[in-house]
Amino acid sequence: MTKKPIDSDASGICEGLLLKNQLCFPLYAASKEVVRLYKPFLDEIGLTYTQYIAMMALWESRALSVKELGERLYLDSGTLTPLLKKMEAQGLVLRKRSAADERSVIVTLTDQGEALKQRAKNIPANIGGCIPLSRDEANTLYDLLYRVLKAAR
Amino acid sequence: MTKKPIDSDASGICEGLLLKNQLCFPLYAASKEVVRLYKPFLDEIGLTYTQYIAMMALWESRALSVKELGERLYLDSGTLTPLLKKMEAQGLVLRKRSAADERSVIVTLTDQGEALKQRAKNIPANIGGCIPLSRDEANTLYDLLYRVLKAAR
DNA sequence: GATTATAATATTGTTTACAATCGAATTGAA
DNA sequence: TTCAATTCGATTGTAAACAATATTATAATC
Repeated sequence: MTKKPIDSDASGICEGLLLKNQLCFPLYAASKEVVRLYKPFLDEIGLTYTQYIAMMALWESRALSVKELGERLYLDSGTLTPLLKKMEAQGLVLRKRSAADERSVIVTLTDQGEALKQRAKNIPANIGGCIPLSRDEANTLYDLLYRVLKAAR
Repeated sequence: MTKKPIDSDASGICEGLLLKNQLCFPLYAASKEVVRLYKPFLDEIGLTYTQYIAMMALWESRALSVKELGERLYLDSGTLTPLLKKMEAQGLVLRKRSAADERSVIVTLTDQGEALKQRAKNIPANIGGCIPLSRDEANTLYDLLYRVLKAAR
């Protein structure tokens, strides 16, 4: 008997390569679509999605270095530096070299940045209303996503 | 009694705005990290992640219009047109105006594009090995992601 | 058939995102 | 201490991603 591997010819169906069999694809697509859901709400307060998650980190911890922000948001300085410069130009944050370590830049909220929190307060609930998952399902999804995230890191 | 809404002051903690309470954030971060997992494998065959999912759609359906491709991948012409032009320059696909309807552009695989499937064949299994979820968990995640995706659309 | 509306791509402009590299500051080791 | 290694951020270059608009082709309406 000749060895005949499955899918050995280039034109054959290969189950593993069907889009509908990928876990990565709904992850990628759902991420983009959910970010799009935020857009009308974020437009109202003048933030992009990436700026919004940066603001959330800062609302929680008034001062963070670029490095700490990058660790929390899974973003590097190539993304954060121009992002934070724009936010500084908008008057939301201040960037200042640390006195203790001149290599690091400390990002802090301005009063205006702090105040924006009030206008953002209802966004999570508004988005939640667009996503038809029960609390249990949302928790399950949350846990599975964090497991994937930590494994992929 | 005076009405006293929770989190009414700008500096107070607002549970809803904590990064760790967002479902969108692990979705966004996990998506990026998983795409990053693909990079070493995709580098070997000269594709980006977006090109890879476009190729998967084409491996499955030899010819697709830009519109159909966009519907399957959740991408618009502003993303696809330059992407497909690059893939055409690489010799992976052909773009041709439809004879039946001159408005639409039909994308087809070249022999080289078809042949690339062989070299991509093991990527899904390799990635699967990096994601520590049981089959049941992966299925659960898959279903929840598709529900979010379809609701957000 | 002329006019209007709609549909499918393409283009433009803006914002992310990240790899790779650089420069300056700090740390470590000899 | 002095030189090497590391760290942090900024910069550069490339590739998405998408809104808004433009362009051309088809469909619909009169």
